[in-house]
Amino acid sequence: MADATIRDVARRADVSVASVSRTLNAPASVQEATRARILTAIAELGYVPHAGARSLSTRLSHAIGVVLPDLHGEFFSELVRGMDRAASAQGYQLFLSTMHADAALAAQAIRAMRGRVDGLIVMAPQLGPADLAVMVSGSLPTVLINSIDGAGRHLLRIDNRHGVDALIDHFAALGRRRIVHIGGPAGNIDATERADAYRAAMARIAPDWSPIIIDGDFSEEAGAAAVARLIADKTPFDAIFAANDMMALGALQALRNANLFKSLAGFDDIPLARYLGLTTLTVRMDELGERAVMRLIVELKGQSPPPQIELVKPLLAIRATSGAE
Amino acid sequence: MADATIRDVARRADVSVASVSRTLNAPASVQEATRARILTAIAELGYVPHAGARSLSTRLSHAIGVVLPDLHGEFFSELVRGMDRAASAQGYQLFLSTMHADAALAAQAIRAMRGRVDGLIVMAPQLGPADLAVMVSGSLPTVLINSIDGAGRHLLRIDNRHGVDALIDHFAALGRRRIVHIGGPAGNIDATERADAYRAAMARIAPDWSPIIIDGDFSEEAGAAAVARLIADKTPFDAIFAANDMMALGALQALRNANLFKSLAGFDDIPLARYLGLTTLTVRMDELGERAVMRLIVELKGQSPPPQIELVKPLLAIRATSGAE
DNA sequence: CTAGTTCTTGTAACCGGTTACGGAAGCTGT
DNA sequence: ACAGCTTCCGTAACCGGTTACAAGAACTAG
Repeated sequence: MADATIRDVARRADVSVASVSRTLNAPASVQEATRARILTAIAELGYVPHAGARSLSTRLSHAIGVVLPDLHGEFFSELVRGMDRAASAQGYQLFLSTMHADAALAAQAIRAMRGRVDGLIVMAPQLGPADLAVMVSGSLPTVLINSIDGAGRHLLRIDNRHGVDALIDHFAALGRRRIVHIGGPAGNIDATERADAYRAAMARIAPDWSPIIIDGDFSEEAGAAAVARLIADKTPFDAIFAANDMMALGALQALRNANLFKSLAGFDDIPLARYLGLTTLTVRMDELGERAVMRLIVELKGQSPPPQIELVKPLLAIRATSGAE
Repeated sequence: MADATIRDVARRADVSVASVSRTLNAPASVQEATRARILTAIAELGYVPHAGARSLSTRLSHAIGVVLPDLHGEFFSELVRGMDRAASAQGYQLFLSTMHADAALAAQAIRAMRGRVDGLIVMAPQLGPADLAVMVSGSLPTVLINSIDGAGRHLLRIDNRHGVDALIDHFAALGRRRIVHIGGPAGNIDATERADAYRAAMARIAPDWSPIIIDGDFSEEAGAAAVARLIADKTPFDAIFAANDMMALGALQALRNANLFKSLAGFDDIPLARYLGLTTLTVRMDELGERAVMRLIVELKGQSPPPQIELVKPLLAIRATSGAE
């Protein structure tokens, strides 16, 4: 049998559809007796309001569209967990779309959301200003996460600068000066910021030494390859700062295999990092997600504080690979 | 400015709304010249069809509702990744809702999906038949993952039996007979099945030894506590099989601290397991998600093969903690 | 030249809700 | 008895699309 509609309920309770709608949305405005009759009709028919129809009529969907890149592992779940926590606390649902590399496809996915979400949260660390502008150009309220400065949209970002400074200072305090950086993929905003922050910090603590950046791509293999290259080139160094944990772990293996003991740090604090004693910068992804949703809901509620860039500070987690002792 | 509607486009191109709709959905049925006029009007207005309105009218949303428990870490992302892969390949989107422990709240979340999804994928490893029946009672096509036998719904499950048999045989081949099991939370279907399979397998390989199950709750601490108890009780044993990897890791730490070297295995194959050399059973969560979506889409397309229980076999991953040498 | 076919387009009903507006009934006060 | 106010409820328009049906135009065949 097809699902019952509001008109079925109205007929059975011998009232108009308006009354049914009212008992559901403003119970006080309909008389006790009528309301009771309607409620039993609803129960008997197993009536469930049609969310799509309701949102078409009210122009409110109570849903938030989330567009994410192809995140791996812990990141993804933490971020979504944070968003879900905030969203369901406010009576919103999440409409998820993962964005495949192609910007056109991504724009497509976003367009498919018009009319079914009230607002958008977009995480696009690898998109340029033009692509980004195209994607979020609609009239939908949008909050960006970890993207480049977005067309007048509110933006949440990891405070890479702060994290890198804390780490380099930590290494410096341990007497390390020749700190090599393994960079992330070109075009990725976090990778770029971390490399820049590394250069700035190095200029501060070791102005006489010229910083070394080895290109990587956030993969474990890239970390191992970077170490292999350092060894092959006989480059002298005291420490390695990898742009993310996976590369740091690759580097860790390579260092161990080569029987080298250097200070080592990553970025992100994935669960493996804690287990393997990797010094790193803890990024609270759930907090990022939660704050993004809360901010978006504020905008949806009509109050519109001017969009800003909101920074989430990573925490330095000092572990065994710092190599202090 | 508000978003343009199909009527705005029609007015600007000086045609009827039907023609606009047709150029979008069946371009061949409208004449070249008219179509061109409509397309430029669409471009000029930046018109994007309203997905909600469209789905109300066609009674098709091309969205799949996904209801998941509060999964942690890798699991969650792998599962969603697999679903997303299958869904976007077929032109579907995912509507996500994480289910908080409360069954009533979960039913609420599911009801909120009526009218905005075409079908449902529900993962509810801890729900009893009654709660489950209430939740998936609507007329929405539903596929269950890792739940108890569902009211005539298609169900995908991990083949716990197969996995446990493979593991116990492996341990037996190494000469281990007195294998202790650390169980998962009561009521969890996987935990129950693993414990049952453990009992059955033990009866097979060591009929004279009475199996030992220590209760746990899937947490790392529970694993450590179980080992502590074994030691305190001076229970003789050759090996430990924990119902999941987290407990196995807790047990691993505890064993090491006590300087005990016993065979040890978990279940799931989380990323940490590979790093720490934990023998375990690999569950391809992405495959589970992908198959669930594909099966649901088959149902949505109208073909309805009779619902069955589909089993996904875990793979035995033999690593250092097997204790062979 | 007329009837029949095909192609293109417009009219209007419909999907399932919400809600502005107005009417009927019941109360109050004079 | 009657005007004026409330309270409760029904009628019907509307949200933004899709689509069955019909009508007009152009073309074919006899």
